[in-house]
Amino acid sequence: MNLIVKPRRKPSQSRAWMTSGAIQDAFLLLVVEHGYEQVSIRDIATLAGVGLGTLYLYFPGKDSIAAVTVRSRLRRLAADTQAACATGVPRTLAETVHVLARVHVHTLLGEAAPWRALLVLERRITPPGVYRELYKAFVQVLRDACAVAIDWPAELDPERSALNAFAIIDALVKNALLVQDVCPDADELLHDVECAVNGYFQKALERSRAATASA
Amino acid sequence: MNLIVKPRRKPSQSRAWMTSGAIQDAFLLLVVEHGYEQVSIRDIATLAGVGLGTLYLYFPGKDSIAAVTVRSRLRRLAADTQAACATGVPRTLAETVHVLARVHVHTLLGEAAPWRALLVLERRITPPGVYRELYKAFVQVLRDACAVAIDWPAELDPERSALNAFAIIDALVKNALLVQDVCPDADELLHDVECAVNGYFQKALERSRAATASA
Amino acid sequence: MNLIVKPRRKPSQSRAWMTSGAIQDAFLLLVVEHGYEQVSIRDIATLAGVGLGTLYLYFPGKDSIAAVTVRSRLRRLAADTQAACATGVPRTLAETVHVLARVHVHTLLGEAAPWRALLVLERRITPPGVYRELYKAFVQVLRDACAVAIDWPAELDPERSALNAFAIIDALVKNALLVQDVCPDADELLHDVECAVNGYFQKALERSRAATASA
Amino acid sequence: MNLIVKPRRKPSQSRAWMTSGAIQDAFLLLVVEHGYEQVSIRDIATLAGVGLGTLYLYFPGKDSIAAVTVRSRLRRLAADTQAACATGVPRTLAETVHVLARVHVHTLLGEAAPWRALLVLERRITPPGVYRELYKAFVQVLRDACAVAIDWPAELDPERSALNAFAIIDALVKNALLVQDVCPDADELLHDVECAVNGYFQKALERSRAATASA
DNA sequence: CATGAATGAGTATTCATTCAT
DNA sequence: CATGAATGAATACTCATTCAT
Repeated sequence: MNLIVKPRRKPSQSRAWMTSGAIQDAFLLLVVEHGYEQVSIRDIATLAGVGLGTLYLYFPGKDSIAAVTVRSRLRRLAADTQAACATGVPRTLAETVHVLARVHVHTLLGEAAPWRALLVLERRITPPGVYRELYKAFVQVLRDACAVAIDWPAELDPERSALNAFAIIDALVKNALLVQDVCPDADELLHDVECAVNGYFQKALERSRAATASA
Repeated sequence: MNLIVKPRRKPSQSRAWMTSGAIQDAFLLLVVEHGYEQVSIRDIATLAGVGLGTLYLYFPGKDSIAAVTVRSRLRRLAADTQAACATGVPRTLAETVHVLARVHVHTLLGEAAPWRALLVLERRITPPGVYRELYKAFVQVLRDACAVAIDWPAELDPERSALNAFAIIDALVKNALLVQDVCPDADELLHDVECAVNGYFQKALERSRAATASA
Repeated sequence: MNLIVKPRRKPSQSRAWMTSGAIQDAFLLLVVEHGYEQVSIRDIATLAGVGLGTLYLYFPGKDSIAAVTVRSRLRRLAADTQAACATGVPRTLAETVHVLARVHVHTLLGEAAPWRALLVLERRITPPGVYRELYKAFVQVLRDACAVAIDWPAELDPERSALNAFAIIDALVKNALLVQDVCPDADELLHDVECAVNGYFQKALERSRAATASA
Repeated sequence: MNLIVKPRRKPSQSRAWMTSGAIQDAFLLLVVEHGYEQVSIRDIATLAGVGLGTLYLYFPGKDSIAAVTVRSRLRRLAADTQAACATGVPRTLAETVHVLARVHVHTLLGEAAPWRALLVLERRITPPGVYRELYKAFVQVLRDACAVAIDWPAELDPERSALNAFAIIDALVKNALLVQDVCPDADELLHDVECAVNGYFQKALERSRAATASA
């Protein structure tokens, strides 16, 4: 028989948001500067301006800080992307792709250094399950945005197309930040992304029609 | 390489090769089973059947084992890809893309489980610099392969095109292994990859010509 | 702010007594269940139904709670023992020993489980100084009780005899609670205790007289 | 098979014994000086002259060091006691008690300071189960020693008598070390112990015979 | 009087690495 | 070449305590 039920002590709401944010910011800053392994819990607490014990009121451990930091920022990016597509104006598929790509490219290249750090961190700490979950959140946004395009070709499978389209966008942008020696101009990158996505849609459509015709 | 085998001096080298391989295999096995963090140098040495000190004769440290394991396998993939394109037969760009994509897709999906483990590990441990280096090795292969296509369009920048093309191939294949719930059929995936790459080349060419014309 | 001065002055004291008791009870309960090390100040405060800071109004720290809990209970036992001997009726030494032993044996074996817990706790937390102090309190009671026995032999040193007598009583009772697999019957134990104490007195007297005679 | 017997160095065993002993000695020394809580693993390792990690090759943790230190010393005392009784010469019960008591008293008072420290430590760290186990080991020794006395009275239960006799010896000796302000002379203490034990045996016998006669 | 959010000192423990054999 | 006993640097985390409310 256990007489003690230990409840998770929880900080108050308004303060919680601030403190948690400060901790995440401090964490990301330190990771950028020194790398994940070299960042100690003490460093984070110090830079965040909170006590060591306080940090543990908000996060159960170091891994959790990393996970929340990555997830919150990527989810926010997904939300921003969705918001950018949410205008009631009817759009063609090419226009939709343009908007989607532009948000992605400009957001990340607009603050290249922190995003590069976040992406490196994400590779480092995100377990496969979370990776999949985050990925799919983006795919949902793309699928919904493309599906309402006025010229969406019925021949294409929305789910599969969106998956591939996002993979392409994501790959090219990560390419720019993580692989290329000198980060390319945002508009050049945007151009390539649009080429790739629109080219994929067009070619997929051609092949689909060819297959149907031959059948 | 030297085709003349001199058996007298080789035992140490062949032993070295064997031991190093055994260590890498043990390492990969343990990582798949327990995760990178949980694998200790001792575990690796024990499973590889070598002494603790012996391990340090072959690798300077734990990180090195991980790095070599990942690098050697990815470099071998790059080499296989290069070899597949190395036949003297002239080819069109589309044929080249087909060969490249097919090697990549079939190699990885042919042994999906170990490759998935390797890719997860690679995300986990590869530092940015090594990532870039490995990526570029693949880009070189693509660039060289495409550049000799009989219909390579002079308007396209080989380097940039190859970079984007490999990003697309890589993204779609990783997608299949790491994101999708059920790993797609290799031929379906190959189809998508070809659509995306060929579509990208085509659209890039169109835009390039349009830009030139308008100028 | 309440500017009206409340005439009652006592609530604080009765409240103080209640709260302190609740804290001690909670502490003892938790120690019995989880062991001293596992009990945190938070647990005690929670189970006692008081705030964390409130606890510090009654006790300066964790050790103090343990010390007070043990001391108050052992002092009460000493007081009860003293009270049992305090009747004005003249008694022989054997009768006195009987009363003393009976109180000790029946009190502890009457509620064996909690007393066992208390004795285990006492071993665990009582520092040497406090142990000595508590021990001497009991010795005082014994000495005073024996000294007024109508047949107290002048040859025996009261202090030393009482010390040994209490050591014997205490040892046999603790034996019963802490060592023996099955707690013996109270009357059997009482019999042994009386044998030992009376036997000690008798033998000590014999030797004392023999020594005097030979001198 | 290697038939050549290599002179196997046994640094492991002889070294193990030395190192373990050094650690225990260091531990006991530090506990005497600063108290159990204040002794850190680091201090122990430093004073023992071994590395921090080395300590963990011999003991799984701090508690283990304490437990082994206490148990090994108390078991050695029990073994010494047993050895002292092991002479083939027939003895009376009183002679046996004398030998037993003398070993106990002289051993502990002979090195009062370290034994006091050990007993304080024992109270502090020994869990009830271990306490019982150690206690019973001593009782065994007493029972076996008394049972072969040439005048052992058949009326007494050997187990119960030995339990009480040891409780008395133990109590008076601990008394001397832990309670009394000035440690008494060994011979005086021995006198008291013999009085108490012999008195107990005599009185128990009297009562037993009285009970039999009345029945 | 009562509270509990915030604090940070203090420590056990792991494990990569070395070097004597 | 091979070994593994010995090492100690490095760090996450707990929990008693305080003090502003």
